[in-house]
Amino acid sequence: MAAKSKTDHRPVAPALLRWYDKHARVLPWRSRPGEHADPYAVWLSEIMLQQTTVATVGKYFRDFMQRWPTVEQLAAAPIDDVMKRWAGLGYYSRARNLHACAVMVAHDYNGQFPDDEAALQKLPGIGPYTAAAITAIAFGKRATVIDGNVDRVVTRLFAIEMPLPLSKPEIRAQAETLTPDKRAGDFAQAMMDLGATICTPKSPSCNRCPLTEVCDAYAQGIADTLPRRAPKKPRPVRHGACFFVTRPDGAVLLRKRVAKGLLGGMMEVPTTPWLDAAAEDYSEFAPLKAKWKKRMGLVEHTFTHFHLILTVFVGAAGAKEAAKAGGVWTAQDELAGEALPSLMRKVVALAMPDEGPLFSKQSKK
DNA sequence: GATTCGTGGTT
DNA sequence: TAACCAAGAAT
Repeated sequence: MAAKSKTDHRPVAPALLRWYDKHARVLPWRSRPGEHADPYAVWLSEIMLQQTTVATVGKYFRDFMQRWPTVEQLAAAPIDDVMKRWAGLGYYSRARNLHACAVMVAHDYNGQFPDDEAALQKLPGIGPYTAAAITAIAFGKRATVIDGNVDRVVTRLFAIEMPLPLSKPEIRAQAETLTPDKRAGDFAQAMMDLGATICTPKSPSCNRCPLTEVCDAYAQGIADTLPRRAPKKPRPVRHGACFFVTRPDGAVLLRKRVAKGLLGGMMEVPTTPWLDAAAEDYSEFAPLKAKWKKRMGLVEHTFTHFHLILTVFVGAAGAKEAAKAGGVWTAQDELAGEALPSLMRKVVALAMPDEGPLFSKQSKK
């Protein structure tokens, strides 16, 4: 049979909204029925939720909302404070864009987020998904919100067999036909809830799904095989070393990474370049002269596109030598509050194995 | 259009 | 346990 045409209107939204009214998840950033949505809270949560799970975002969202309850207060905060509070969430350019966006909204928009997709998308860190989500959820205007959940749900509803990301235009075209004029925000959140709890990637719970009557993939018995994806490239392994050095007063030497690129703007235990093979001798990269002792074991960390294996050296520097080193000497009891990404918390945990759960819980090895 | 950006939970 | 992948954006 022929594929459904783009004008095919299935009664998806009514059935899904009925399901949502009954089963909507209670989430920290989700306003209760009847309550006015706070565009600032919607925006903040959507930025945090980019490629990040609901469970992980929860405590970060509450911390940010308590510390900076309004966009003006966030805009007035030092960027380094924002980076510290973002540490561990990943994709650190989001934190820089978050602050830049807050400044623009506070200064150029009088503290009020614009309420249309085009204007929102001009702001740093706001792309097609986030602009649509804010438009629909915060302002109640019609917008088609497409995230990974929607990709999956729509692919199955219409049994789209073309693999992602080639099927993106088709998914968008079909999703546009589903978006209702009213309650577009609830509809978007319902699609995402459905994808997160029922229409899951591996073993979808079609027996509990409110949309089986209008789902092509279900009718064909292929829901669990969709969406197809282009094969992924292998993840290369890179190697390097870190130098954990203390001063006579116990302070530890940290450095700030350059603002752009991997872990941009975050702090680090001074590290060598990360190369394809482990080096015999890393001493040329040491931040200062010291008697370096290699820690037993390795720090391993998987990034999106490569796996990293780090050797950790520990050393003690004299006051005179320490004064010549570039970087920031940081008291040990302040390390946990620094803008250290998870990789560097693993390094600290290996270097200071007796320093308790603040860091040791970050490392499973 | 393809890459580059983190991290942790799930299967 | 290794693979998968999550409320994507920027370049």
